[in-house]
Amino acid sequence: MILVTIAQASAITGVSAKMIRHYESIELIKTPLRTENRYRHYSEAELHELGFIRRSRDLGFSFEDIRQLLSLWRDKARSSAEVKAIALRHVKELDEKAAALEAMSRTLKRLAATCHGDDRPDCPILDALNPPETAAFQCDP
Amino acid sequence: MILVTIAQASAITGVSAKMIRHYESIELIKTPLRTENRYRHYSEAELHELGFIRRSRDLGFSFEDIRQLLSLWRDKARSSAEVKAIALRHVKELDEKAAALEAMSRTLKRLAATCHGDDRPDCPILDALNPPETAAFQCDP
DNA sequence: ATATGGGTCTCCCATCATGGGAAGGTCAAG
DNA sequence: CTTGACCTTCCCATGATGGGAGACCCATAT
Repeated sequence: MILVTIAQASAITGVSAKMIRHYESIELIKTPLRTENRYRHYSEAELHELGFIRRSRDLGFSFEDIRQLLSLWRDKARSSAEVKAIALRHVKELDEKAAALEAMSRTLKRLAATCHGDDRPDCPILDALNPPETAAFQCDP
Repeated sequence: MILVTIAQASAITGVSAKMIRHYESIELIKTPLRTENRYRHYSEAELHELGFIRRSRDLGFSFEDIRQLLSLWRDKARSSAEVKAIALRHVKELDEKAAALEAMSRTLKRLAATCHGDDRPDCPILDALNPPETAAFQCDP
């Protein structure tokens, strides 16, 4: 059985030692072996779990998603449909977030395109941020 | 001078009362008039600032950006170039974030496309999350 | 007058993923 | 035996937002 310290595990998996301890505290991974000096030591299987988590994070999965993915991964009798469902749900979230960011970007690009960008103070960007809409509350007689 | 309570200001500007107080605490806006019972009361100008902040948030600007935008907005001698620079820098950030999300989405879509999504356990998504790369640490003699 | 319901105040805590840093224990090499 | 590089736990911070407690304040209905 190969056992490595937390710094080595970090170097191997690309997960910071800080985060490895954190994953343990939120019970995403089990507490590893501790030597009598309380140092953590990780087995190859645990390194694989850490690598799994890092790649899942790279794909933007939340810890809750990862918790489920890990559980499916460990379960040899899983159905691939469950994994796919999680993945596709996440794809939907990613697409929605990307679309929201792009909508903001488009709006701003459009505003910036009509802004002189010189020494003069008038600016369509500021105008857009301050439409007279707020005046709606003004008492109409 | 029209003065409204914090709940009314919230309804008018679309900023929650919680957030209005928060903006005050981080000195994004000045402390409004307080009546002797310590209730906050907002003038029309302050409502416009709150609306300005909300629209800036809608476009994804950070509080630090908004701090600068507000200051430029108040400054009648501003140059539109400064506003435009902030906007374009933000556009770049938005585009980068969107591209990152899309890259994740693309990867996941590709993986999901090759996953049966049935009762069988084998799943290319899980395989991708667990490549044997981690084995790099295994002692070679 | 008083009870009731609703608005407001401040203060603390939670989120999500991550990192910084302090204070102290452990170990190997010089 | 010192030095430096690890390791431990614990607390705090980020950014934007919300929840909730406990204590006021006020207007309207009884």
